[in-house]
Amino acid sequence: MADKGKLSPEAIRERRAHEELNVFSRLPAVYAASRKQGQQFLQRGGGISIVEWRTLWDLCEAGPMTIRDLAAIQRADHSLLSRALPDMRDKGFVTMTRDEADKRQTVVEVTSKGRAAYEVAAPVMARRRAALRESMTEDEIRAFITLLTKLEDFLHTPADQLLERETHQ
Amino acid sequence: MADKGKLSPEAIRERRAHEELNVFSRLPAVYAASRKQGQQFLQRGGGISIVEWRTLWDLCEAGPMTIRDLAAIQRADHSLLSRALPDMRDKGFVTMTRDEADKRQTVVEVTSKGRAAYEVAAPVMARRRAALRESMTEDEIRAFITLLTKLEDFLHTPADQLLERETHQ
DNA sequence: AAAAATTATATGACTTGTCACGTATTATTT
DNA sequence: AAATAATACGTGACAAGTCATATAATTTTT
Repeated sequence: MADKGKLSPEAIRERRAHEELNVFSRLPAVYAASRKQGQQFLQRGGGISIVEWRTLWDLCEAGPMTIRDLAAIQRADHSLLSRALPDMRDKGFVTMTRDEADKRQTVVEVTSKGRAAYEVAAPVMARRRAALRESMTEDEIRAFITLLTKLEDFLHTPADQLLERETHQ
Repeated sequence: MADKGKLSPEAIRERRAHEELNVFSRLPAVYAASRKQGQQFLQRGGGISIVEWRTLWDLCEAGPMTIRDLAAIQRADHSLLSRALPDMRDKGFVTMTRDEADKRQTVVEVTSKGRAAYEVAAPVMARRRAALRESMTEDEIRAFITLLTKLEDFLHTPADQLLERETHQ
């Protein structure tokens, strides 16, 4: 333990090295770096936001869908889409239509303007994915996805279940 | 392409499966799940926030340090710490003292109250890390960290550099 | 037919991240 | 000694995530 009131560069360096190996400590920065780089790419591909990009991509690839569908594909809370879509409609990128058969649902569809915005961003973002494949092999990416899925499953385990497990051991 | 205005469950399913293999698409949800689970654990370990937990852990393990030090260990922007620390001081968890030798710097130190809060949360969070090791082997975690570091390096590459590289190919 | 339960979306509020900028201080250069 | 550059931190503003709640609509149960 460092002396009271005294900085210890050695202890700080050790702490840093220790946290390098802590998955939970590493995720926030990796996610933030991904977001930042994604935003940089999109700035050069029409200036749309990451949520706008994801949504236009989903709609152009898979056709009209509900807010729930978008949330499921994007693995996000529906409120994120609920909030983003009216602005996208105001920008002329999408239409939002109440489903006649089930008035609880809103069907979101891309417009020609939205498709145009997608076409500007798509090659830039494709370049990003290609660049990742130049940096990491297909096997590495596949291994990473496998481990990421395993981690995600673990992270979806409620804290109580994990804490209770120890109690019973 | 789906018929205009028509939902296509098949296309949506395919889209979902496709994005399962996209690293950039997967990260936000994994990070959000990690944060959520971390908050759940902390709720059962004294009720402190994730940033508070990280900071108390850093200070208890490595002793007093500057805001820059904390930011470096946590791989976060200094403003995140700059914002969190006054509240932690107000809660009595830390002291913030201007460095006599360099008045630009603030030295942050844990108090006995902060250490007590750390002692409540620490075993709960240790349990979380142990639970991860029950879920993933040491080799898997090590492999994941290695790939995460590789990905992080890639993500720190500016977009211009990656876009320019293609231009010159 | 009516009541209860479930589902879909919108919105309030919050957390956690960042970038940009300003101020104060120290270090370096002239 | 003075000017310039660099560094540390505080703050404004914003993006992207979530949880909780309310309202409306549909489905299920009684």
